[in-house]
Formats: sequence, C-alpha cells, structure tokens
Amino acid sequence: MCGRYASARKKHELLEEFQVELDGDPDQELGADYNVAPTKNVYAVLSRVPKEAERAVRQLRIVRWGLVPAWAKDPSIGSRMINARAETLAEKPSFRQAFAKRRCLLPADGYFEWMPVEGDDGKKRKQPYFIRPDDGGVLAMAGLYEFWKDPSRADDDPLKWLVTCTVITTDAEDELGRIHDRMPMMIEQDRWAEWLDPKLTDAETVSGLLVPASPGRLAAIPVSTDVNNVRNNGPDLIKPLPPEEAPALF
DNA sequence: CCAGACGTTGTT
DNA sequence: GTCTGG
DNA sequence: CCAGACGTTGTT
DNA sequence: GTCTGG
Repeated sequence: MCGRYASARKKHELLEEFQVELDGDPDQELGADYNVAPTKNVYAVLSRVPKEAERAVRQLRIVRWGLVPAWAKDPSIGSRMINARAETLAEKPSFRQAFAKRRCLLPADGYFEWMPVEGDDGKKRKQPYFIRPDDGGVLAMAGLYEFWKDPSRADDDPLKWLVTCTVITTDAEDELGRIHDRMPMMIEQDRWAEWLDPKLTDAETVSGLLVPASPGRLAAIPVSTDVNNVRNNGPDLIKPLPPEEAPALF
C-alpha cells in the first residue's frame, strides 16, 4: 500500500519533470519532505480547464492527502481515504466521480513500506524500507483528487474549498511483494497525458491505463525506524541502514 | 420507505 | 482493542 | 503507514 | 450524492 512517502524535489524541478504549464499556487512552495504522512499537503499534477478557458491545462497544485468526498459533512473522513484500490475504483461511491474526471499524479522520490520481521529476541517488529527507482528518477503515483466545500466558511474565504487526494494501490510485483502485497500504482511517462485528460471519462478506457509498473525498476532500501514517527524528517530517513543492522530481505 | 455507510490494510 | 491525528 | 489517545467538569 | 441493508 502507500501510507507514507518522500517528496523532496523542489517545485521548479517538478514543473519541469512533469512538463507543467501552470503553477497553480505561485506563492507557495512545500519544503523538502522525507516523511509525507496522511493529512499533510503534497504536490499534485493535474489537468483542468481553467475558468473562462476552453482548453485543459496541466498544472501543479498543493492538495491535502486523504480524499474528502464531496458529500462529506466534515473533512475528518479524509484520514481514512488515503488509498483507493485500483480494482474497485470505478464502483466505489467515494471515488467513482473522481476516477471519471479528477485523476492526478502524485510526484514522489519513493515510498515507505514496513515489513514484519522477527527480532533477535524473538519479538515481532517492523522493518521500514524505502522503495525508489534505482536510477533516482521521479515516481508518478496514480491518484485522484476531489473538491470539498467547507460549509463553515464564507463564500469569499480562500479556504472555502478544500482540495484533497488519494493514492491508488495495486498488487505488488513479485520482489516487492515480499515486503508487502500492495503498492502504489505508478503511471509511466508515456501515459501521463491520457491519465490526466479530464475529457477521458469512460471507466473502461481509463482502467486500461492502470497497468502494473514494469518490474525490476525499483530498489528496496532498509532504513532506520526514525521514519515511524511523523515528527521526524530529513534526508537521514532515506539513508540505507549499515549492512550489519539490515535484516536479510530474501 | 428510512437509516447508515461511503475505505484500506494487516492481523488473529 | 480501536479510533484519531499527523 | 505509525503514534498516541482513549474524558468531563469546573476553575484559573 | 448514491447505494445498501433492513
């Protein structure tokens, strides 16, 4: 699955790597985040037709992780909507609309998975792994975004509309499956444009874009349990553990 | 009809 | 044990 | 995903 | 808002 990831690239790098036309939040830049957790703000690449325009424009926006459906009475439900199963997206009431019209990419340097292991003392513990492309390239996780109108705020309040997102999950490929049986769905660069196209609303066609990532591109690196606590952050969280402290993977 | 859910993961 | 918050 | 709370009243 | 269960 995907319940934690890293996103440390600068905004200008993302604008370039994702061939973004419009910076949706020109006044805001997120700091390098090596411990992105649910409810935090993240970058999303999406394509929408701006007001009074006729053409969809690829843009980079800051959204909150944890999708709040339009019908929610309050936004707290978002912390339980951090993932959406690729297999059932098209039917689930919480995701169906977003799947048809509001798909996005969530840029990541890599994501974290916790593997249950037996410690030297026989006690159960969990070893975190950082999973990232072995060539250091950017990951484009498939996501959905949604708008939620906050009834407690005035119409002219800039916070009237909350924009949230969820990460789509799929079965993990063989090697990664040993750590965890689910993983975030990745979109290859040659499918970005189609995935983001808001005019493409046919569920079957869109589902066809959700193909498992090509295997063998990702490396799983054992890291310190410092990542467990969301208050910790910084590049040390993705540093490989010294070999003597790293449990044998396979 | 109304009430209540609407989600995923992992673990036992 | 289970829910909420980050 | 993991960590941390899990509660109410009244008083400062 | 829309679906499911009773």
